[in-house]
Amino acid sequence: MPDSEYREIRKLDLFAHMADDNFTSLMRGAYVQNFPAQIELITEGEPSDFLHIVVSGSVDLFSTWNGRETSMATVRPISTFILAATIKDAPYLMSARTLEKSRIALIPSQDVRAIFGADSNFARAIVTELAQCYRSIIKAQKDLKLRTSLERLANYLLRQQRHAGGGAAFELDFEKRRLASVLGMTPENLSRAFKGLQPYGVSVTGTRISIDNQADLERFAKPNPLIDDFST
Amino acid sequence: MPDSEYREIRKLDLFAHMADDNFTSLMRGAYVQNFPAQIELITEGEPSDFLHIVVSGSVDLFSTWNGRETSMATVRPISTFILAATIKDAPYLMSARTLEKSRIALIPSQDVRAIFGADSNFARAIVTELAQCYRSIIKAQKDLKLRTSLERLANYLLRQQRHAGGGAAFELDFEKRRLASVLGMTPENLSRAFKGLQPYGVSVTGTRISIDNQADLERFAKPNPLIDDFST
DNA sequence: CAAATCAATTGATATATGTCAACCGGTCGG
DNA sequence: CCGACCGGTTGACATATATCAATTGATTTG
Repeated sequence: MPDSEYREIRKLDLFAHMADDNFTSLMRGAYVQNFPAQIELITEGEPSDFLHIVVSGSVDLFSTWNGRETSMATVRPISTFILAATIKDAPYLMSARTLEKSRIALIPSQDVRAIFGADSNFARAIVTELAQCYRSIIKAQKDLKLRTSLERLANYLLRQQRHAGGGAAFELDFEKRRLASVLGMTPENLSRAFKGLQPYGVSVTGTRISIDNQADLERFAKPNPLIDDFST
Repeated sequence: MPDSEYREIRKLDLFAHMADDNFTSLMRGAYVQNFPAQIELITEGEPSDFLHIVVSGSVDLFSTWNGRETSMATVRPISTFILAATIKDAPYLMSARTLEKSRIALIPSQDVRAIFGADSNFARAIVTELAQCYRSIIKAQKDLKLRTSLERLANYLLRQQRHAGGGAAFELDFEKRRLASVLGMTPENLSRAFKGLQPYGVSVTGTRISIDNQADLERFAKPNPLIDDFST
């Protein structure tokens, strides 16, 4: 693993405060690999042998049932995924596939569990990370149960806008078909939902979104920090 | 706090393996209180001052947005709730109300955070508990995104049947209006959904459910451990 | 006991969302 | 350059789900 990557990973909240020895020991068992786009990295139901870290590229977490499929989340650099399965030594609940050419670090789960017991700073970081993940999905659940698809899209756009710096125009950061799946709707419906937001000053050209009337859109979307603010 | 309760709480996974001193110290700052039914214990958005433990009775976790409300989960004895908010020292994402006369233990959040740093067994237990909570809600999210309301009801009945011992007849453990909210539908729709399951051998009398054709119902519901098995 | 509630149900209807088929407009490879 | 392909869009339609109003049945309360 190049030194620059090593240092990047070290800087992650999860690893930043652990003892040098322990981090080195974790990394010794780890390996890094490049994957092309659309490769299924893990499959739900399999045992969780590795904690994964997206070093570059991006990864889609999705689930299937009875022939249907839904996107649960997108993981971008640099962050980990399937921490909970690793900790519990339980089967993955979601599958993961690369969205683009990606570089992934793999740390054997048993090493993570071992060092967890030996390094209290690492343990604390894991707890914080897990609590964060838990709260994120509670928010997603509220979004899904309390809002219509049009409201979900409106709030998604406002979040994305903020994430992109707050300007009136910004880019969607992924394919519309995946956005539809993340928002819990069909691609056709997403198309109509974009039209449904035109009266509130939203215009779309390809992946470029422009919010022409911020106040109107916010009045409609009614964003709420307890659903839409990912930092808390 | 009566000695019997003290010992019950001590037996919780979260506290079972921590040092005596630390447990005693946690309990010293705690207090226990009886609440009547329908009392709002916490309100979403408020700071998380206490970790709550349901000693007896039951508690509904719910959320609201824009005049709508949805049930997220039901907490039954003996278990804790809002662990994640306590750990992160962040605002509650859900409100909680008693469903019936209930006895609740309250442990100051700052004590939990302090002892977390001092007791690695406690830290480990918290991680396990959080990972469990996380995985539970991932399953709920999959249930909601991948299944129709009829399928959710069918699988709920199968889970409840198993929970009740596996016999063909069993009782719903809460009001139908709350069940509807938990399953993400309206009470009217739940009523119709029960009728919709009659062809698969489900009969309902009040809160009593009878599954007359187990194989038929399972063929329709297609239960999946990665969604319906709460133990993993 | 009778009146008043309230959860549950039912029917009629409206709205939201999904499905299917067709089409459009790029991109890519021969 | 052309044609195949693919993501996105559109329209017509089907289905799922919510809403509203009315009724039932059980429970509570004066």
